[in-house]
Amino acid sequence: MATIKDVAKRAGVALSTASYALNGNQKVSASTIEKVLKAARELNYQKNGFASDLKRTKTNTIALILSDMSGPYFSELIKGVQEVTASHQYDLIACSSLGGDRSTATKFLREKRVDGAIILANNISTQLIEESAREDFPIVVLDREVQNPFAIHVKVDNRHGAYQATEHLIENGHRTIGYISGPHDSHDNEERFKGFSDALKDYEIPFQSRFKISGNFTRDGGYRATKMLIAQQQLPDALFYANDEMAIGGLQAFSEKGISIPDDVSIVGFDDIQLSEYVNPPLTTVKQPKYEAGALAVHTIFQMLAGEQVDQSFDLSTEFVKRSSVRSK
Amino acid sequence: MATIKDVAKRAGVALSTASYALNGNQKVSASTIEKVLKAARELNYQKNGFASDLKRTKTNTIALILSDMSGPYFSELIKGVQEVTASHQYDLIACSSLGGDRSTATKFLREKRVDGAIILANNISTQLIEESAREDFPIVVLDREVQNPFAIHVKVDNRHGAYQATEHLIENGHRTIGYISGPHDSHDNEERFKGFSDALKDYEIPFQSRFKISGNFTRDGGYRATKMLIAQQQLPDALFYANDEMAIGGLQAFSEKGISIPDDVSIVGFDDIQLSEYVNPPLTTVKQPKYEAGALAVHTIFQMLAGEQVDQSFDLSTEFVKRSSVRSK
DNA sequence: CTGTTAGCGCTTTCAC
DNA sequence: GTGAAAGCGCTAACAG
Repeated sequence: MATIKDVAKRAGVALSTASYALNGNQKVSASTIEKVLKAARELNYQKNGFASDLKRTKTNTIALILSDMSGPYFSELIKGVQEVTASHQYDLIACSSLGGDRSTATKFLREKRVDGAIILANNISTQLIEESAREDFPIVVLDREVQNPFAIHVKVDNRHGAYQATEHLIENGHRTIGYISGPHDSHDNEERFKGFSDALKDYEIPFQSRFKISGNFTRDGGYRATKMLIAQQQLPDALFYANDEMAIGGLQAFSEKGISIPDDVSIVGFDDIQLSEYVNPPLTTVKQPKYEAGALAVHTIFQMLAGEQVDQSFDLSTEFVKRSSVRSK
Repeated sequence: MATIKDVAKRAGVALSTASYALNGNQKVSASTIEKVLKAARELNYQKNGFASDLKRTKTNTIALILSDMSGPYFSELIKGVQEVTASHQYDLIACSSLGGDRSTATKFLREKRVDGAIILANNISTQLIEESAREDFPIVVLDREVQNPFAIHVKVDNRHGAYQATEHLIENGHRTIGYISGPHDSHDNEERFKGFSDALKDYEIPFQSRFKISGNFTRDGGYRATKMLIAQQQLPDALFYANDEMAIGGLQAFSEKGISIPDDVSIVGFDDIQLSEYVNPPLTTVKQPKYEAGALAVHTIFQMLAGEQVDQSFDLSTEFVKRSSVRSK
């Protein structure tokens, strides 16, 4: 593999000259540049990015760490992150934290391979994040709070969103309401459950714990949880699914058993993923400002990189989206 | 920022000893390892990944380059890639080629930052790929053929898939059939159009070029192309959308104008993205083996990395998925 | 403009 | 086991 040294030799110039030429430094004459470029082409030279990063100590790259890159939920978030990153002439790489604290993602957290990171991955431990964030390595976390001045928190108001959705259910006459939950280690899930519980409490509606089933935030989990509920023979009036994916899984389970939504059971979801608008019936849900969250996260990273003071935490609000999966009073 | 040197000093050992201890080399006594680890913890040491990669000349990482990370189409592909990569203990990073040959992606292609790459991005030039692939940097390209022995091609049979879908339209009595195309530089689009044309030819049906409109593979593009067609006042019997996203955009355009699918116009798509099953009416389309393509691509990369001989090209077949967007005869 | 040179932080011989 | 020392390939300060 050809190095810059080989290029310099072939072009008959000094090492530094070759480096300057290759990097477009003005000190070099056009003819020299041409010579160097030609030599590089002939040798099929490819620069070793690590070596130059090592020298520069800056990578111009930020990492986006997601618990599952292939989830539909992340699309819009990525878009927000991507656009702002590009507009700052930075590079973006995404990686999955599949495998938790033993995943690829940790390589980016533990070893200084990027200038900053945005994390939305419940399977990365808070401890790891706290250990990693530092002045020259700012982190924005999207799903929890972290005790480290260089780990900023951009959160959406899960609690209020869940409260609104639950209230909507109550106002439409539903009294026994179940909750299909996400993973127990998910802070988002916890907050949503709190909002849900708050609403129930405020309206003095008792919550029956047998109507709380875990669905793990996946479509399949929602499907299975719903099946289980159906098997219990005694369905609640309404179901709050902690995310849309699970609600869509639930929709399928109901449809297979001939149970009609919303005539027999009303359901609401959370997130407002793209599909939700298209399922039958269209899903009433709580919209998260995913694009905005992504954009704000990167923006914050850049501010911190520039040494500016930023708030420790940002709050984004949700929006209730009424469609047709809740029976009107 | 603490370096390994600082750690060694604090632990009172030599630089190399610290390195060995940190990397779990057996030469070091347990007590020494403990000492070093303690010092590292105290200094909040984080290793510089670049420096070690530079030394090792291997990154254990492969890159997945996509024209748009946020597209729904890529989800399953990513899943396939991800799982196989992880099973080989390799890391995976994804990056977008938004910006074409000037994007982040090129950094990974031009500078040796990863051990191999998988590309599905029509906006990356064939030339760049040809220049980049080499023995120690294998590339798998998913959407075109490339003249370089180290750039392998995993392709799905777009042509045959499109042929089948078109045939289905013809067999159900449709005679004037339009084609909503993807970007002109997309090889996939080209192949699909060929399959489409082949079918028309075989059944001796003329193709009217005014019924070929570009929709750029995006939902919005499909929407606009369809609007344009509607404005022309003279709709064809059926429309072949070169991908599902555009077809879904088209569905919306038709619905806004009160044109019924499939009663007034029949449509077929291509890809079989998740949404296609849920739209109204469910979209008849051609399913691509996305997961398999991703898995095969990584698998091939690993074979090449291991120095094994591999075929220059692999073919995966498509599957026709009949749903309800085509009027039966 | 060009060439010499000193590292960036780490791994890894090789001698002790 | 341990420590000194030689670079990996590149950039950039410095002196011509």
